[in-house]
Amino acid sequence: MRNNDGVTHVIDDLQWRDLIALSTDLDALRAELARGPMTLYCGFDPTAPSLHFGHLTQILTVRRLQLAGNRPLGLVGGATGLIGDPRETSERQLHPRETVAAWVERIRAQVEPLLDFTGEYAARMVNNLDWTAELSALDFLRDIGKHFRVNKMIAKDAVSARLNSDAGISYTEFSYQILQGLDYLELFRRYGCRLQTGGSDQWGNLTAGTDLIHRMEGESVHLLATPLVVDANGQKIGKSTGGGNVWLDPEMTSPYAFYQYLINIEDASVGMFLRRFTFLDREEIMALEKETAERPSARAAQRRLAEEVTRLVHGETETRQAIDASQALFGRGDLSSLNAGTLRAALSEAGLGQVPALGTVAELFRTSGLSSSLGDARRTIAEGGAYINNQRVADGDAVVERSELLHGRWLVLRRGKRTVAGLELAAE
RNA sequence: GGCGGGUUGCCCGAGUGGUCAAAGGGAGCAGACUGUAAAUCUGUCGCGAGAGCUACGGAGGUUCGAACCCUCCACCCGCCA
Repeated sequence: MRNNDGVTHVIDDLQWRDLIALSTDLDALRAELARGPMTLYCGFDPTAPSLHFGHLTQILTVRRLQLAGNRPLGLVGGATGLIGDPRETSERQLHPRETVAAWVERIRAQVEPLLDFTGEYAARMVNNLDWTAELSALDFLRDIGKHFRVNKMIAKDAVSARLNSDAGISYTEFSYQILQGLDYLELFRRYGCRLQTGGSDQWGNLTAGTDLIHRMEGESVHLLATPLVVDANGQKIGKSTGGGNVWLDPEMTSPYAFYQYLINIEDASVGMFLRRFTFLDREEIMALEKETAERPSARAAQRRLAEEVTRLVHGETETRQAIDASQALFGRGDLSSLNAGTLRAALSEAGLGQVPALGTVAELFRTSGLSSSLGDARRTIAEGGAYINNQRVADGDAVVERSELLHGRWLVLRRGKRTVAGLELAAE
């Protein structure tokens, strides 16, 4: 499993994949990794019921390090999630303790399948609530707080941005970096953890830990920060295009929707996605990039990307179903030529709703969820973006006839080019 | 504790008594081109078929009429203590 001594050092691999945006002394880390297994950690805060696509960068980086023969600690922020790290814009709304506790469990369940908990380099999950819940305010201030200088704390990007905004910042969020620093110290003491990874936007919180360990233990430990997902022009991108609305939880984003998100990655970014989110080797990725340059419309790279990443997150069966559904709904063939079983399977992947009776086109678009209201449905229809069974519809008030049902039961509704939903007429 | 400034739609932000469902930008959605891409251009962007309804931090008030004026409350920012 260890390949440090062989063809590629894991740091070289991470660099090739453009996964290192910031780091502490990289040569020192490289040397330490070469000497033997290191224990590393990466934390995930429960600020939502699920992690989103962007978090995969972190989880998979940890996995790469594990595959290279190191021991990961997956930290869920049962404590830090109660506080919330400072966002650039405004103060966070605190969530109830029970909510955070429930999210901790869901997030733990999302991280676990992506790491290996067996063997010599077995991963371990930890929760920072375990060492902070009993910590008294006085101990916190005397033992930990004394090592933090306020002038350094307010210089950190996340804090200074807020100090300079008219939103301000509460003492709660200001203190967040101390808690994260304490996490690293604790994991250093308990498990000999000497490397923390995280997103580059977390740099200030990451360095809180190395500074604290340096002061209290006199040791220099390491950090690696991954870059944020940006578009081909290097611009920060919107939540949906950046994967911010693509959740890892299959209840929140179906495997089909997850697969579709990846199929639609822009050409200019697909290489970056392959490097960052798959375990394909250099040769294979470079071949796919060449393919994209030569025959972009074939989308070979996107197809492979979507298949690989969906399999990692949702498993083989779900991936197969997502691929089959995509082929059925976006394939060349006529929808009416699909057999009933294929059609039903495809629609249940895309999202299948039941209707007791047929109604007008606009009503059906609303009940399918493709349109948020009747007005929204009418607007889409007027704009020429509404299709039933791949036929554009022009009149929102037209009543859909039973004869239009595929196999006497189903309608395929589509909004725009790529959003599909199915409706099934309930048997009476 | 005192004084001053602020809280607008998903986000930023203009608006200080009717012509405001609220300028402008971003995000989103749709169309054209194409490849279920990107870029570009165009349209659209609270709910309602419509009359109308609901909305400019919250509650109340003045007025024929309030996002805009008054009172109280909450929260935020700045300066002073």
